[in-house]
Amino acid sequence: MEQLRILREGAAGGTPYVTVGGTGNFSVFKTFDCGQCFRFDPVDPPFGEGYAVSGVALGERVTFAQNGEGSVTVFGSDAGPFFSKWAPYLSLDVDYDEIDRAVTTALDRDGCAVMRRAAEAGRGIRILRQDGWEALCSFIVSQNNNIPRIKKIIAAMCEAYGELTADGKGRCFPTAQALCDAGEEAIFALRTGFRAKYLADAARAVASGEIDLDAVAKEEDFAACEAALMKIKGVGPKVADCALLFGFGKTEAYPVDVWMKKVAARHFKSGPDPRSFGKYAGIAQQYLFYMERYGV
DNA sequence: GGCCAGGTGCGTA
DNA sequence: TACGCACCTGGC
Repeated sequence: MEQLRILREGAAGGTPYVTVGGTGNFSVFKTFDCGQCFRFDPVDPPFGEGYAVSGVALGERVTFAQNGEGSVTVFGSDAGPFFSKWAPYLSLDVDYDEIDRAVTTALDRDGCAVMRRAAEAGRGIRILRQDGWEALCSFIVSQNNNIPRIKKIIAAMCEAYGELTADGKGRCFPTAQALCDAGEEAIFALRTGFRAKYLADAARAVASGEIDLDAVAKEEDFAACEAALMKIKGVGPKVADCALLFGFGKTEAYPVDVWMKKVAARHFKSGPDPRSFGKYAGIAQQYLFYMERYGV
């Protein structure tokens, strides 16, 4: 794996930024377009060329800009702690070339051909290390829902009950305590629909300590992690697996949704067996999902 | 106006 | 155990 290195540090329009090289096999576009997070939107690239997204993550407003695969620029008042904060958030500390090799050789011959195509289609996707609580709520909201509306609801939740970011330029995702205090009716008023009672139950369980999300993050036994999250009303296997994959660093999670069912029906007689991908099942899933969803 | 969207819980065979 | 169906809402 290529070594990450700082290429440039500075400020643009009063906003600090850092440009980092050595980011092969990383696409800002695909990473933020693949449906794993709901708080980032495309913006005009600050340097005029390439592609950029802006949003709130880890308590800060941040912009990621990219012009070619080999480097990325982080803009924001908190851009400085790149190696301790944003590199892990973007999973740039993980060797995806090695993972790609592993997932494209894990299946039988026919399966490998499909998987190679998927890995090519999804090349550059990195599984973000999002906040677990935020991911859990986001995927509760996602059920029987479409992405624009999911984003709208989450934005409304943040606006209503989230703390200001340190620089005052955005709202953090509301804490479990804040949602718990707000109550089910207030959550319903944010147009969450039948999911309001699920969000309220999640907030109550987490705020009360009945479910310890830090313990879930540390738990090695994946089935135990799933079981813990599925104690929450409205959290089934799909929501639990998405939360574990995108919010708890559990890359063995393999969420099966309608798109993955299409993949199974179209390319695999008996479905790609998640067990054959081992601890990288979730990354293989993202590649297959991206191939199917975007028709690549 | 009816149907659908990146699911889940519940009631019925 | 294995289905079928309702569920809030907004957009087409």
